[in-house]
Amino acid sequence: MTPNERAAWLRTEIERHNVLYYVHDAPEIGDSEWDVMFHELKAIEDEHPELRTQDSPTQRVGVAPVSKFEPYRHGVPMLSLDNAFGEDELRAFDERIKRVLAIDVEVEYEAELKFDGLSMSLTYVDGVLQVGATRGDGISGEDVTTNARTVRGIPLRLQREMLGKLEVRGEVLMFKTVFETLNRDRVARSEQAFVNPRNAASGGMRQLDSRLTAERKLNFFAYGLGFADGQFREVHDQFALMQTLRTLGFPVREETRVCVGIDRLIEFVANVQQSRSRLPFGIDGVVIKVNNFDLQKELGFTARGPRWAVAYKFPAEQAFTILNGIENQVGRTGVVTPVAELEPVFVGGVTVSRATLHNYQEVLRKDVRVGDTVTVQRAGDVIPEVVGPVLEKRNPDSKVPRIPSVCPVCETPLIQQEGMVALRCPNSKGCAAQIQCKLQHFVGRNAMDIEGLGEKQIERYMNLNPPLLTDIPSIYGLKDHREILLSLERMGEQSVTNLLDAIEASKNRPLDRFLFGLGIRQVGDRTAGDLARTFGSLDGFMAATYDRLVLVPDIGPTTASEIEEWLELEENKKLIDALLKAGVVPTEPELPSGNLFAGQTVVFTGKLEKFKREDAEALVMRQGGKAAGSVSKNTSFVVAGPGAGSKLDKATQLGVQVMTEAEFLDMVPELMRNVE
DNA sequence: TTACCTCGAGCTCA
DNA sequence: CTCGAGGTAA
Repeated sequence: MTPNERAAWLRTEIERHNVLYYVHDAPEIGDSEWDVMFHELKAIEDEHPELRTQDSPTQRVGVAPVSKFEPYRHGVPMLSLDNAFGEDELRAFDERIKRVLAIDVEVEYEAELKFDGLSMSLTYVDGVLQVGATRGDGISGEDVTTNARTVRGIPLRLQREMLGKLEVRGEVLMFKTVFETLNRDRVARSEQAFVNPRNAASGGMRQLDSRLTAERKLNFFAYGLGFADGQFREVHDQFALMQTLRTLGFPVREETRVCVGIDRLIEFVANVQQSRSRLPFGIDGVVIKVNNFDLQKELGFTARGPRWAVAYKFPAEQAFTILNGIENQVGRTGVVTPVAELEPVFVGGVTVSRATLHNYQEVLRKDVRVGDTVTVQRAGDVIPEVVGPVLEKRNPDSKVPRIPSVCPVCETPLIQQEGMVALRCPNSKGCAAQIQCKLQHFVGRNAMDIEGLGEKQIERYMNLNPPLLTDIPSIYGLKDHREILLSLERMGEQSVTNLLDAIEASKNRPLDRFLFGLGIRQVGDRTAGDLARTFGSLDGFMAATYDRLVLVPDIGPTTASEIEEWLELEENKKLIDALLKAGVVPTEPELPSGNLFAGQTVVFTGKLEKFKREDAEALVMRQGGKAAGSVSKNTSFVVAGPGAGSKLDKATQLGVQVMTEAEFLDMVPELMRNVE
């Protein structure tokens, strides 16, 4: 046997034993025998580095660090599921399914554990793990392949021949026992312990050095399919898919069940909930999917996610703590928000010390008083909530919180608009809190993106005597105060230069970012983009009238009048003048250079050969068209490349014209294809 | 909202 | 070594 053959044999054999261990929980050999094989393989690879492969088990201990993670665009978006709390919402889900399918028989559901970890997309090409990526915003995540290779249970090579591309999805998580040992070790080395297994797992996947990821001993369970090159034609339901994934070498939990009808489903959910603490890892609910793929297809998707699945979340964990006080926070628009200051309490895996009380109507409705023992919970999402007071523990002398009559920061009398619950500080120009929020928004990442001007620095510069920052234009005056900046703590030559450079660089941000940065009410980054495209220039925008504004697609009467109001205010005109005087010249958006696609909405799906998708979309927009993300009846046509998935199905279903990339290119004269 | 990782740069002490 | 900022995840 040549070293090459021997190495290949060892690799297959080691992976087979890994699968027996991690997938089937039925090892055939002991740890020491496994070690012997592993070390022999390692020795061969060390001696003949050219024999080392990416799917070799030796890669599981990690490789040299990468410098950063590359963005990874998902071929099929990783959507999120709707949540359901309690039996009622589960029944409502079932009703909706039956209604949409127009059937009266019991639906077959597949129910699986909802792991408390982080989701991963694993792409295999010809059976070998090619890419492991995080979910990100669902459209694109990060390529963490080297880290993924160290996760036990993620097969580096599939157990069966499988030609073509395959994307499997699942969850990376840390077992409770691993978490405890890891923390014991960390404490022994006087390192900071992790707060919960989820964070330890999530942090592990964020390591640039995959050897450190390997030390976290992470696990993986598969739960679904992103994309398959047609390899799964024989598989017609989710449960069968899970079994097939298992035969391919993916760990799949045994708890997965098929439940016929909502009553069986609710029984199962209750069982899982009851026994969840006995599981070796954390879960936060049960994922329920309509089992049959044909029915799934029929149900389709909403804008948010699949209509055929729901995430049942366990009731939020609750804890008792003391309400130490109520802070009144003043936001960018002057709205005063009461925030509960809580005695820190560990609930739902984190320490909660603050929670919004939204408004005083809520405070009164809940009848919480300072000094009360209150119930706090962290519901399915991430926002902690004060549920209410524990009345038995109330001090009889406690007083109902007083609704502030003046701004806690600038002491201007607060106003309450007709029909609104919110209290507002009307001193938009002089209130330090509002100014600080406006500054933060203006320099923020989606606006002018001035690096080095964070919350702390803004606060610091505003509180100097005399203040360096007083309003938005004063940002551009910082360069005249180099000495003062240098005299501040932790501001050396380099920091000051970097800050001033970043401020200079922000002067030519695109118009849409600039408009967003102004913080006009109702104008988020989307609307700012619409405005920039419609009016083309700052002057154009400043001259906009209500009548013109309501004509902008996606801008309604409310937004239009907010913008009109903003434009009419003298102080805002002065603000723009001051910024222009300071040298701010927003870059005007590229106007459509043609009208080839005027009025058309184009959707790209699948992989494009000659174009990057963004470039193709930019081309459509330059030619006066709109590039949309999803197919609807308003779509003019769909350009489908290889690997097109649900969007293609949707297009066929709606009878929308579909063309190939080549056909699309034929529509575009050579000259117009150039991408600047 | 909280927790984690990474980076650049300033600060501190040898 | 420590801090602040920036990014990401749920």
